[in-house]
Amino acid sequence: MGRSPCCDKVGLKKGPWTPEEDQKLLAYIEEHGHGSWRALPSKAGLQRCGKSCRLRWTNYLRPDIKRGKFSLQEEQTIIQLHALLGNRWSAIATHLPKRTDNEIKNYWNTHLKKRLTKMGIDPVTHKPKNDTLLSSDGQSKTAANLSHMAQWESARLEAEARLVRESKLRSHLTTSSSSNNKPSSEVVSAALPPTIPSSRSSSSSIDVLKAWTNGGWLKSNEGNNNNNNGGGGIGDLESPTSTLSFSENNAPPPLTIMAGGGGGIIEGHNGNNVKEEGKVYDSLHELTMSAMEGTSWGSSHQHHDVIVGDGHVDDDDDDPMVGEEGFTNLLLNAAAQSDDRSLSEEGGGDGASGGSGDGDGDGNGSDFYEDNKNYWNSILNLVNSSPSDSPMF
DNA sequence: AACGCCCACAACCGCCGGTGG
DNA sequence: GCCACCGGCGGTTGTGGGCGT
Repeated sequence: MGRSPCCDKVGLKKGPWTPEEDQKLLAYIEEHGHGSWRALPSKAGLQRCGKSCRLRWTNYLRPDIKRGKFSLQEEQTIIQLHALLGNRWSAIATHLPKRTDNEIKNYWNTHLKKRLTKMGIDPVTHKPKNDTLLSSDGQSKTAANLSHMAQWESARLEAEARLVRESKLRSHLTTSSSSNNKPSSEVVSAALPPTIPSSRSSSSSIDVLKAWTNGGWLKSNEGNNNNNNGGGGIGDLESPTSTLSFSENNAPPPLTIMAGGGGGIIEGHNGNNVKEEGKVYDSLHELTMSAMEGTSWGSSHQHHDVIVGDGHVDDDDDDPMVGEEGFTNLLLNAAAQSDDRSLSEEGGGDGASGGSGDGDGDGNGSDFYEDNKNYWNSILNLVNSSPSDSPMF
């Protein structure tokens, strides 16, 4: 638990950096690299703690930082990723390569969060605020559950994506040694440092998530809301990521994620609470790898076997992944209307409530599934298309 | 002009995980 | 295994500028 005492030292300067200090720091790092941050200040002649230097560098002085206003596209990225990842700013920042996590965090807190709130959207759940009042049919709860699960799992995806990218940068991957014949969890673990496969080889994980977004698991759990007590009777949602080899052996998912207040509880099918995040996360490795290769699902000609709700394998060569008007996009449309950059004033949030679709509680499940599907399609496409060489930027 | 309020952003703080001795 | 160090992360605070009264 040893906390770094570096900033406790008396005589160290705090507060805003002066141009002179910036210059010193820049000059030093350009010449020597930062090396040990702790040792840097004295070497660079700065009366700052190393931590302060590091923050100044990473958040401000680094040459590959884009400053200034966020574009609408960047806003969209942030909102979508925030819906997925929550306040994992560093993970979000990996999809906005020239923005720092601090900048994104500030922008969220000062702009986007308020905008969503104004529109009647809960900036935490990304759902209309009154949605919870209309959730007697359980659909909204299920959606929240789904969202929660996805946030949880995608967090790992993000982390791994970043690792992959970093290792990619570090070691100009020239080898082609990697094969993906290993079991899923081993594949990426082993492959992370040395190489990235140049071609997709693990479509099964994509299939899994795809099936998920197509409503398979969601539908299969419809009307299954009475068997859990935790969190208020929310139905089970089986984790797609726990079923990586599902399409291979057609076995039912081994794990179930139940909605909880703050995080998912993984429950084994034998009823034991397992609570092993790693087990679920392992199966995301392949997904990460696939996503990192920038493949567009909608245009993929890969043969995808999709597990549909009743458990059979569905050939999905027609790739029904269409439409980008997910919930977040609707949000963004509403946001664009209310944005001060737009011509009109605040739209009153009608776009948002309209975007929820399922909010009126008419029991029309298909709208609900469509919204969810499109929403996640949109996010997944984003994840797919936003490695460092993404055309987005 | 002076004051107060609000906002945006830079910077700090505290905690955590990883790592090496 | 323990401990100290280091770097990273997310939350919070401080500060300066803009704006309204």
